[in-house]
Amino acid sequence: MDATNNTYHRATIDDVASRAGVSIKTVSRVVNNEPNVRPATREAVLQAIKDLKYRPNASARRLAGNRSFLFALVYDDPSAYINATANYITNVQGGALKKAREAGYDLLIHPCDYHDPGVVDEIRVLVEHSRIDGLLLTPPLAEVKPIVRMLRDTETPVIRVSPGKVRGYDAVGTNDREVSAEMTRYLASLGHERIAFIRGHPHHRALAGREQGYLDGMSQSGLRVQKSLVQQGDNSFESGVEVAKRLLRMKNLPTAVFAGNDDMAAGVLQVAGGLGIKVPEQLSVAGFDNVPISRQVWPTLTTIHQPTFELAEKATELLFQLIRGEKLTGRTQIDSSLVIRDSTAPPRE
Amino acid sequence: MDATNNTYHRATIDDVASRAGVSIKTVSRVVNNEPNVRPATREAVLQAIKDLKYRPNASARRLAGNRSFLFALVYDDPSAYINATANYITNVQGGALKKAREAGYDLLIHPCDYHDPGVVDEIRVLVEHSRIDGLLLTPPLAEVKPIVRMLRDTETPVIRVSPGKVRGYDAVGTNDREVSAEMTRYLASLGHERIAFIRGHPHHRALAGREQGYLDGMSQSGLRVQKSLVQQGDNSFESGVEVAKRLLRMKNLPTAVFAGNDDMAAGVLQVAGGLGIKVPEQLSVAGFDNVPISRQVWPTLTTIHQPTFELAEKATELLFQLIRGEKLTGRTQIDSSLVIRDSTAPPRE
DNA sequence: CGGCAGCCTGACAGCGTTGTCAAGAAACAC
DNA sequence: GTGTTTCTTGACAACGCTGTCAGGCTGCCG
Repeated sequence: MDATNNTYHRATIDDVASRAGVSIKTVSRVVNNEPNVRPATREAVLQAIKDLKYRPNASARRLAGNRSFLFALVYDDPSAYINATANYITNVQGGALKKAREAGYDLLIHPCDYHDPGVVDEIRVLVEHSRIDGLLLTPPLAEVKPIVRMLRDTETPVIRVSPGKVRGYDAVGTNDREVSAEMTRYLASLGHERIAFIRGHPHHRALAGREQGYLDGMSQSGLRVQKSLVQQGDNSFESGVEVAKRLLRMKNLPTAVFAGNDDMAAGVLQVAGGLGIKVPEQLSVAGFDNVPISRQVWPTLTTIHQPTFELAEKATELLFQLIRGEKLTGRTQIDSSLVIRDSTAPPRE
Repeated sequence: MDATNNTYHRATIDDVASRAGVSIKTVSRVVNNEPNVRPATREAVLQAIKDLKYRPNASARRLAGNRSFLFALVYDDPSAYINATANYITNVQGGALKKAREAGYDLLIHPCDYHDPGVVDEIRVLVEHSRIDGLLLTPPLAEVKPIVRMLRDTETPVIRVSPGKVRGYDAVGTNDREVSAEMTRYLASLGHERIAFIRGHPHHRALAGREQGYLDGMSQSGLRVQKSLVQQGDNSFESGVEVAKRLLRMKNLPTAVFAGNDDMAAGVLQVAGGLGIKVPEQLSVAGFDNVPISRQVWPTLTTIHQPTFELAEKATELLFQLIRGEKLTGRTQIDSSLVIRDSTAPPRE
């Protein structure tokens, strides 16, 4: 229990009332924009609210009033009946939500922009204000040092859904490195020797593991890695396009491209299409993630399936253990597996 | 305020206590799995809980205890900095969440399976148990009669994010019909005469409007609709594949296909690729929605952009009006627009 | 059989807010 | 100036639960 017990004291309506020299009811009136408050009084209360950074406690409001300050977004989730149709975050939400409901918990979703330097404060406010029992952090946020450090200071239970290790933090991850090696060996076993790799965004640790796996797989297959065949992308489709343009105009073309994720692989497919390079006859392409797009491009993409929903379920279970104050068994791993489709074949010769 | 005031009375801990003949504290112990309760007592309490369908009030627990029964899922939302990267529901969440935060509200997300007959009760429990001020309903749930009827009975403020009209219900929608007509006229203006249309799932009213728009556009362009060129899909990529296989094996091929959504259009692209039919030289393909996949296939897809995020923002604003008891100005419309890319061109002859 | 420790149980005081109601102050009517 | 309405304000009781603490009951030991 005491893990959530940080020293931060949040101002209550009483604090505001005594500072403004009025009763709590008057503060309540101001906060709720009710009529019949003298402008001068209102002003004083607003100033006190500002000074104390007061924000009303949602639970108390819900309990006392007949408003809940809560509304629902109800939507059909096709992943319930169509296999792997949703994207990463929808799956993670689904897994977390399922476990949360089982445990009588509610889930607060909090999308944010990890480029924004204000994101640390944003999350601090979330933790301190919403009285959260714990949180789940996904990549790339799970690798942003200042965020992780701030959460350590506030002693918030955190599970990082990420393969990157941070001292003192628990995480669930996938066997990205091992399965990437497997994919690389698979390509080599088809007869490919000039196998290119497209790196992901350096902030995404998962993708670093994928690169390591590529290197492992190459050496396990007795192949030499050519520096020019390992190129930097940033996870986006567009970066896949950029890299592919460079790769597919080299004198000595690669016969296979293994991209750090499906989006970049789709970019390669698009460039190949534009240049009239036939996939898989002239070029094999493999991705990673098994997102819906991998089945919807032509040819369909050989990739690696990430059990994202299960990953989130596991992460949520661990978070509950942490909240209950139980010891965790260290890092937990969920295994991914190859999905062979039409974009890979033996090289033509 | 009284719109949320339905007659349903939720059992409290006091009800359970008096039914089980114990004090509320003992009920609390049982609910929280605390030790030192005699098995017989525990049993009796559990029975009372079951009988009364008691579920603890989350707000009260949060207020009284030091647990919040709440955890956050914090994730990076690329739609904050990458244009149109997320899918429909992620965008809707983003728009709703933005407005919710501004108004001091929390958002409960509730994915469900609209095929499930239990979904009506599921949503009823949500409304009654979570003391929700209102809700946002997205397609296809927004068109499920029993759900809409149940919500009317419980007098819950509802905004339907859907073009389909239901008497007595407010909705925001898009100009699906008009913009579909525009797309059809665009294809006709390129010189196409045999323009096929792939219908969406009949439960999705938006897609019905799209079909109407197609019919409008054909007649506005002075073209006759051939029944065999209008085929039924179900919104999925796979159904696009199925329909395309039928369409592209006809003796008298269409020169253009307008699909009710991008997923189905991507299916057409895949089949065309497999059959060696060149897009757009031999076949023009157009979709609807401007989902990420439309930019990531080859050739890139001509489609219609849906401002989903803004749609959700608007819907949320309307919901707040409804919650405050204000009159709504009727149906609100957000306009979509054509996005011309590489998959459409004049027919070759 | 007395004493003591441990197990059960319940009374009661919060938690931070809003709703109700009453009272005092101000404004207005005559 | 008096009576009446309208504003403005605050005291206080909920809301439904958990934490604290005290007390009764049980069983065990000497």
